[in-house]
Amino acid sequence: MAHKEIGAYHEDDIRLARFAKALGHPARIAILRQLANMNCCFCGDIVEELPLAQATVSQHLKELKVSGLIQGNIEPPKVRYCIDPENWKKAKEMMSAFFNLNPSAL
Amino acid sequence: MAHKEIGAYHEDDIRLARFAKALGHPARIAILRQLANMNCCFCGDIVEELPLAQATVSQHLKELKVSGLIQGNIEPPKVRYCIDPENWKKAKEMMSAFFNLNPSAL
DNA sequence: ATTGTTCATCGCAAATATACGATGAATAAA
DNA sequence: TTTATTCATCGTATATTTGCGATGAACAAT
Repeated sequence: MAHKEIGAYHEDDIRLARFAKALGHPARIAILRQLANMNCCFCGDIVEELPLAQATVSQHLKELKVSGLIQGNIEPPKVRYCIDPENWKKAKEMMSAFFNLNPSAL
Repeated sequence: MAHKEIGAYHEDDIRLARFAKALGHPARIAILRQLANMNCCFCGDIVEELPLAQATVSQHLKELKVSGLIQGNIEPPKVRYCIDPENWKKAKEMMSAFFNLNPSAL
């Protein structure tokens, strides 16, 4: 029963987990894939691609924004969404570093 | 009413989302980091490293097993956990391919 | 047989996530 | 002004996740 420091996760583990969590739903993967392929697109374009109501898509977009992986620019009356290059790069690097910590066998 | 058609998503998006979701908690990141560093270790070793009760750690281990990222071998009275090299490699490749779909800017 | 160790599972509570319809805000066009 | 379009947010329902104590299963050592 040893000593557990409460709240004792490493900052990098928390950051990586946040990025991973944002990727943890197929709808959000699909959204990011679309944004990456098309560079940028409007919210409505995304709604058309997914089997979800507009409100639900908007919610997934919000989560992706909070995670930092995307950004949204208002171009009335639409909103243009793009991948956030800086955080995308950061997530990519952290994820890559994590998977390269390696089970000797690879 | 939560799930709509799961078939509406692409199989690869579902698989990647499942891996990502498994990584979506700092405790599970920490567990995987420890397993990767030490190659293999006992459940008890992991419990000592985390600020969580044994039951909770066991639950996180179960999720990681279900995701396929780790495997557990019984060596009475202990259980030795290791990263599953095959699925680890698969997750690594899928994640890498995903992040290399690219926002032109990188 | 009894005891101790290690770990999984059960049962429960609280917190989060997922989804949708309805509504609101902002803007353009008539 | 009125109408239509686009998107966010609110309210609500349900599902899933997270966490812990208690208990159980399997085994080793006495």
